[in-house]
Amino acid sequence: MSIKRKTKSVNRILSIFEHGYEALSVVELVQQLKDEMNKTTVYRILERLEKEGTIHSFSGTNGLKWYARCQNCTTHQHNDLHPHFECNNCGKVECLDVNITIPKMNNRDIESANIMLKGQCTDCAFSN
Amino acid sequence: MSIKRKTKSVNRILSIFEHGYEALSVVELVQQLKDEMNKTTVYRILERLEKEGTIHSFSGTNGLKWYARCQNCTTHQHNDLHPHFECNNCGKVECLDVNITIPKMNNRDIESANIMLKGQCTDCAFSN
DNA sequence: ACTAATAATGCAACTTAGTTGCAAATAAAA
DNA sequence: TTTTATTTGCAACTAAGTTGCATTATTAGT
Repeated sequence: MSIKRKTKSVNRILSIFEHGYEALSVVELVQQLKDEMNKTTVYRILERLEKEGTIHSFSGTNGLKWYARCQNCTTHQHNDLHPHFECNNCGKVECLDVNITIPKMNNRDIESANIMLKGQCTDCAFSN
Repeated sequence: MSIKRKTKSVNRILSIFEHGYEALSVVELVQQLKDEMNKTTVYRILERLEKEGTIHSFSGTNGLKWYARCQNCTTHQHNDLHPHFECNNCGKVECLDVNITIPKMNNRDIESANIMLKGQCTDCAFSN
Protein backbone atom coordinates (compact mmCIF):
# COMPACT_ATOMS: atom_id res chain seq x y z
CA MET A 1 0.00 0.00 0.00
CA SER A 2 1.48 3.33 -1.02
CA ILE A 3 0.86 6.79 0.39
CA LYS A 4 -2.85 7.63 0.46
CA ARG A 5 -2.86 10.46 2.94
CA LYS A 6 -0.53 13.40 3.33
CA THR A 7 -0.12 13.45 7.07
CA LYS A 8 2.16 15.70 9.06
CA SER A 9 4.66 12.88 9.48
CA VAL A 10 4.70 12.07 5.76
CA ASN A 11 5.30 15.70 4.85
CA ARG A 12 8.04 15.97 7.44
CA ILE A 13 9.93 12.99 6.00
CA LEU A 14 9.40 14.19 2.44
CA SER A 15 10.84 17.57 3.37
CA ILE A 16 14.02 15.91 4.61
CA PHE A 17 14.59 14.17 1.30
CA GLU A 18 13.75 17.27 -0.72
CA HIS A 19 17.00 18.87 0.28
CA GLY A 20 19.18 16.72 -1.92
CA TYR A 21 20.12 13.30 -3.13
CA GLU A 22 22.22 12.41 -0.12
CA ALA A 23 21.27 9.09 1.43
CA LEU A 24 20.09 8.74 5.00
CA SER A 25 20.17 5.65 7.15
CA VAL A 26 16.95 4.67 8.87
CA VAL A 27 18.78 4.75 12.19
CA GLU A 28 19.76 8.35 11.53
CA LEU A 29 16.20 9.30 10.58
CA VAL A 30 14.65 7.59 13.59
CA GLN A 31 17.07 9.45 15.84
CA GLN A 32 16.52 12.78 14.14
CA LEU A 33 12.73 12.44 14.32
CA LYS A 34 12.41 10.82 17.73
CA ASP A 35 10.56 13.79 19.24
CA GLU A 36 8.16 14.08 16.33
CA MET A 37 7.10 10.53 15.60
CA ASN A 38 7.43 6.91 16.59
CA LYS A 39 10.16 4.79 15.06
CA THR A 40 7.58 2.36 13.69
CA THR A 41 6.03 5.27 11.84
CA VAL A 42 9.37 6.20 10.31
CA TYR A 43 9.91 2.64 9.09
CA ARG A 44 6.40 2.44 7.66
CA ILE A 45 6.44 5.80 5.90
CA LEU A 46 9.79 5.01 4.29
CA GLU A 47 8.41 1.69 3.15
CA ARG A 48 5.39 3.35 1.56
CA LEU A 49 7.43 6.09 -0.08
CA GLU A 50 9.64 3.44 -1.60
CA LYS A 51 6.69 1.49 -2.95
CA GLU A 52 5.43 4.75 -4.42
CA GLY A 53 8.76 5.36 -6.15
CA THR A 54 9.71 8.58 -4.39
CA ILE A 55 12.72 7.13 -2.65
CA HIS A 56 14.72 3.94 -2.95
CA SER A 57 16.57 1.82 -0.44
CA PHE A 58 19.77 -0.14 -0.34
CA SER A 59 21.88 -1.73 2.35
CA GLY A 60 25.18 -0.16 3.34
CA THR A 61 28.41 -2.00 3.92
CA ASN A 62 27.63 -2.38 7.60
CA GLY A 63 24.27 -3.96 6.84
CA LEU A 64 22.21 -0.91 7.75
CA LYS A 65 19.33 0.21 5.59
CA TRP A 66 19.67 3.48 3.72
CA TYR A 67 17.20 5.55 1.77
CA ALA A 68 17.75 8.22 -0.84
CA ARG A 69 15.59 10.24 -3.17
CA CYS A 70 15.24 8.75 -6.62
CA GLN A 71 17.01 10.77 -9.26
CA ASN A 72 17.02 8.89 -12.51
CA CYS A 73 14.60 6.27 -11.34
CA THR A 74 11.15 6.30 -12.89
CA THR A 75 8.18 5.48 -10.70
CA HIS A 76 7.75 2.09 -12.23
CA GLN A 77 11.29 0.96 -12.75
CA HIS A 78 14.17 1.71 -10.46
CA ASN A 79 17.52 2.20 -12.08
CA ASP A 80 19.04 -0.62 -10.11
CA LEU A 81 22.49 -0.37 -11.57
CA HIS A 82 23.41 3.00 -10.17
CA PRO A 83 26.06 2.72 -7.46
CA HIS A 84 26.09 4.20 -4.00
CA PHE A 85 29.11 5.73 -2.39
CA GLU A 86 30.14 5.75 1.25
CA CYS A 87 32.90 8.04 2.51
CA ASN A 88 35.38 6.26 4.76
CA ASN A 89 36.22 9.57 6.36
CA CYS A 90 33.03 11.49 7.10
CA GLY A 91 30.57 8.64 6.69
CA LYS A 92 28.42 10.42 4.11
CA VAL A 93 26.52 8.15 1.73
CA GLU A 94 25.23 9.27 -1.64
CA CYS A 95 23.89 8.04 -4.94
CA LEU A 96 26.25 8.33 -7.87
CA ASP A 97 24.83 9.26 -11.20
CA VAL A 98 27.06 6.98 -13.24
CA ASN A 99 26.37 3.74 -14.98
CA ILE A 100 28.34 0.64 -14.12
CA THR A 101 28.52 -1.98 -16.82
CA ILE A 102 28.03 -5.51 -15.67
CA PRO A 103 29.74 -7.89 -18.09
CA LYS A 104 27.36 -10.34 -19.76
CA MET A 105 27.49 -13.74 -18.20
CA ASN A 106 26.43 -16.56 -20.47
CA ASN A 107 25.22 -18.83 -17.72
CA ARG A 108 23.60 -16.43 -15.32
CA ASP A 109 20.69 -14.05 -15.58
CA ILE A 110 21.46 -10.77 -13.79
CA GLU A 111 18.33 -8.87 -12.83
CA SER A 112 19.57 -6.20 -10.46
CA ALA A 113 22.63 -5.01 -8.62
CA ASN A 114 23.54 -3.33 -5.35
CA ILE A 115 26.86 -1.60 -5.82
CA MET A 116 28.47 0.01 -2.79
CA LEU A 117 31.65 1.95 -3.39
CA LYS A 118 33.83 3.16 -0.53
CA GLY A 119 36.51 5.79 -0.48
CA GLN A 120 36.97 9.50 0.02
CA CYS A 121 34.20 11.88 -0.95
CA THR A 122 34.72 15.16 -2.77
CA ASP A 123 35.02 17.16 0.44
CA CYS A 124 37.30 14.77 2.28
CA ALA A 125 39.57 13.91 -0.66
CA PHE A 126 40.71 17.51 -1.00
CA SER A 127 40.91 18.62 2.62
CA ASN A 128 43.60 16.10 3.57
CA MET B 1 44.68 -11.73 16.15
CA SER B 2 44.59 -14.52 13.60
CA ILE B 3 44.38 -18.28 14.06
CA LYS B 4 47.07 -19.57 16.46
CA ARG B 5 45.65 -22.97 17.34
CA LYS B 6 44.03 -25.56 15.17
CA THR B 7 41.18 -26.55 17.41
CA LYS B 8 38.41 -28.99 16.57
CA SER B 9 36.04 -26.09 15.93
CA VAL B 10 38.47 -24.31 13.62
CA ASN B 11 39.04 -27.45 11.59
CA ARG B 12 35.31 -28.08 11.38
CA ILE B 13 34.65 -24.62 9.94
CA LEU B 14 37.58 -24.86 7.58
CA SER B 15 36.25 -28.18 6.28
CA ILE B 16 32.95 -26.53 5.41
CA PHE B 17 34.63 -23.91 3.26
CA GLU B 18 36.94 -26.42 1.61
CA HIS B 19 34.08 -27.85 -0.38
CA GLY B 20 33.79 -24.93 -2.77
CA TYR B 21 33.58 -21.22 -3.28
CA GLU B 22 29.93 -20.94 -2.43
CA ALA B 23 29.23 -18.28 0.18
CA LEU B 24 27.59 -19.06 3.51
CA SER B 25 25.75 -16.65 5.75
CA VAL B 26 26.77 -16.57 9.38
CA VAL B 27 23.19 -17.33 10.33
CA GLU B 28 23.32 -20.47 8.23
CA LEU B 29 26.62 -21.56 9.76
CA VAL B 30 25.49 -20.92 13.33
CA GLN B 31 22.38 -23.01 12.67
CA GLN B 32 24.29 -25.82 10.98
CA LEU B 33 26.86 -25.99 13.79
CA LYS B 34 24.57 -25.40 16.74
CA ASP B 35 25.16 -28.87 18.21
CA GLU B 36 28.92 -28.68 17.83
CA MET B 37 29.82 -25.22 19.03
CA ASN B 38 28.54 -21.98 20.48
CA LYS B 39 27.42 -19.21 18.16
CA THR B 40 29.96 -16.83 19.68
CA THR B 41 32.65 -19.29 18.69
CA VAL B 42 31.40 -19.36 15.12
CA TYR B 43 31.48 -15.57 14.91
CA ARG B 44 34.96 -15.43 16.40
CA ILE B 45 36.51 -18.15 14.26
CA LEU B 46 35.12 -16.55 11.10
CA GLU B 47 36.55 -13.24 12.19
CA ARG B 48 39.99 -14.77 12.72
CA LEU B 49 39.92 -16.71 9.46
CA GLU B 50 39.12 -13.49 7.64
CA LYS B 51 41.98 -11.63 9.29
CA GLU B 52 44.21 -14.50 8.27
CA GLY B 53 43.06 -14.20 4.67
CA THR B 54 41.49 -17.65 4.31
CA ILE B 55 37.99 -16.36 3.82
CA HIS B 56 36.44 -12.97 3.12
CA SER B 57 33.17 -11.41 4.14
CA PHE B 58 30.59 -9.18 2.56
CA SER B 59 27.06 -8.14 3.35
CA GLY B 60 24.17 -9.51 1.35
CA THR B 61 21.24 -7.54 0.01
CA ASN B 62 19.25 -8.24 3.17
CA GLY B 63 22.04 -6.90 5.36
CA LEU B 64 23.20 -10.30 6.58
CA LYS B 65 26.87 -11.14 6.78
CA TRP B 66 28.25 -13.74 4.38
CA TYR B 67 31.57 -15.49 4.18
CA ALA B 68 33.24 -17.28 1.30
CA ARG B 69 36.59 -18.84 0.66
CA CYS B 70 39.05 -16.54 -1.03
CA GLN B 71 39.78 -17.53 -4.60
CA ASN B 72 41.81 -14.88 -6.30
CA CYS B 73 42.50 -12.96 -3.14
CA THR B 74 46.02 -13.00 -1.83
CA THR B 75 46.58 -13.15 1.90
CA HIS B 76 47.56 -9.54 2.11
CA GLN B 77 45.27 -7.90 -0.34
CA HIS B 78 41.68 -8.87 -0.97
CA ASN B 79 40.43 -8.48 -4.46
CA ASP B 80 37.65 -6.16 -3.43
CA LEU B 81 36.21 -5.62 -6.84
CA HIS B 82 34.96 -9.10 -7.47
CA PRO B 83 31.19 -9.26 -7.36
CA HIS B 84 28.94 -11.62 -5.44
CA PHE B 85 25.84 -13.15 -6.84
CA GLU B 86 22.59 -14.04 -5.09
CA CYS B 87 19.99 -16.23 -6.75
CA ASN B 88 16.47 -14.84 -6.44
CA ASN B 89 15.13 -18.36 -6.84
CA CYS B 90 17.12 -20.76 -4.67
CA GLY B 91 18.88 -18.20 -2.49
CA LYS B 92 22.38 -19.47 -3.24
CA VAL B 93 25.13 -16.87 -2.94
CA GLU B 94 28.49 -17.20 -4.65
CA CYS B 95 31.61 -15.29 -5.62
CA LEU B 96 31.94 -14.49 -9.30
CA ASP B 97 35.34 -14.65 -10.85
CA VAL B 98 34.87 -11.64 -13.10
CA ASN B 99 36.24 -8.15 -12.89
CA ILE B 100 33.92 -5.18 -12.80
CA THR B 101 35.37 -1.92 -14.00
CA ILE B 102 34.51 1.08 -11.92
CA PRO B 103 34.66 4.19 -14.08
CA LYS B 104 37.21 6.77 -12.93
CA MET B 105 35.64 9.60 -11.06
CA ASN B 106 37.62 12.80 -11.11
CA ASN B 107 36.35 14.09 -7.81
CA ARG B 108 36.17 10.96 -5.71
CA ASP B 109 38.71 8.46 -4.54
CA ILE B 110 37.29 4.93 -4.72
CA GLU B 111 39.11 2.50 -2.44
CA SER B 112 36.92 -0.58 -2.41
CA ALA B 113 33.59 -1.90 -3.61
CA ASN B 114 30.91 -4.32 -2.52
CA ILE B 115 29.02 -5.47 -5.59
CA MET B 116 25.96 -7.66 -5.10
CA LEU B 117 24.29 -8.97 -8.22
CA LYS B 118 20.90 -10.64 -8.12
CA GLY B 119 19.19 -12.85 -10.63
CA GLN B 120 18.91 -16.48 -11.62
CA CYS B 121 21.83 -18.81 -11.04
CA THR B 122 23.05 -21.39 -13.52
CA ASP B 123 20.85 -24.14 -12.09
CA CYS B 124 17.68 -22.08 -11.75
CA ALA B 125 17.95 -20.22 -15.07
CA PHE B 126 17.73 -23.45 -17.06
CA SER B 127 15.24 -25.45 -15.03
CA ASN B 128 12.39 -22.98 -15.53
C1' DA C 1 -20.26 20.90 8.38
C1' DC C 2 -21.13 16.19 9.98
C1' DT C 3 -20.56 11.42 9.70
C1' DA C 4 -18.74 7.09 8.12
C1' DA C 5 -15.06 4.48 6.30
C1' DT C 6 -10.40 3.45 6.32
C1' DA C 7 -5.59 4.85 6.38
C1' DA C 8 -2.04 6.08 9.52
C1' DT C 9 -0.01 6.28 14.04
C1' DG C 10 1.66 5.07 18.86
C1' DC C 11 2.82 1.83 21.93
C1' DA C 12 4.53 -2.16 23.88
C1' DA C 13 6.20 -6.37 23.18
C1' DC C 14 8.74 -9.19 20.32
C1' DT C 15 12.43 -11.31 17.05
C1' DT C 16 16.88 -11.79 15.47
C1' DA C 17 21.85 -10.64 14.33
C1' DG C 18 25.65 -9.64 16.37
C1' DT C 19 28.67 -8.31 20.69
C1' DT C 20 30.89 -8.43 25.37
C1' DG C 21 32.96 -9.89 29.79
C1' DC C 22 34.53 -13.39 32.32
C1' DA C 23 35.44 -17.88 34.04
C1' DA C 24 36.62 -22.55 32.51
C1' DA C 25 38.83 -25.52 29.16
C1' DT C 26 42.36 -26.75 26.01
C1' DA C 27 46.35 -26.49 22.81
C1' DA C 28 51.09 -25.74 22.38
C1' DA C 29 55.51 -24.33 24.35
C1' DA C 30 58.91 -25.00 27.91
C1' DT D 1 54.35 -32.53 33.16
C1' DT D 2 53.79 -27.94 34.09
C1' DT D 3 53.13 -23.40 32.46
C1' DT D 4 51.29 -19.90 29.57
C1' DA D 5 48.36 -18.04 26.40
C1' DT D 6 44.69 -18.93 23.24
C1' DT D 7 40.17 -20.45 22.64
C1' DT D 8 35.60 -21.60 24.06
C1' DG D 9 30.93 -21.55 26.44
C1' DC D 10 27.68 -19.16 28.70
C1' DA D 11 24.68 -15.69 29.90
C1' DA D 12 23.51 -11.31 29.43
C1' DC D 13 23.33 -7.59 26.54
C1' DT D 14 22.66 -4.13 22.40
C1' DA D 15 20.50 -2.58 18.47
C1' DA D 16 17.78 -2.96 14.06
C1' DG D 17 13.79 -4.03 12.51
C1' DT D 18 8.84 -6.20 12.91
C1' DT D 19 4.05 -7.20 14.56
C1' DG D 20 -0.63 -6.82 16.60
C1' DC D 21 -3.87 -4.02 18.19
C1' DA D 22 -6.25 -0.12 19.97
C1' DT D 23 -6.54 4.82 19.05
C1' DT D 24 -6.27 8.89 16.13
C1' DA D 25 -6.67 11.51 12.06
C1' DT D 26 -7.52 12.15 7.08
C1' DT D 27 -10.51 11.97 3.34
C1' DA D 28 -14.85 10.97 0.87
C1' DG D 29 -19.78 11.00 0.94
C1' DT D 30 -24.02 13.13 2.28
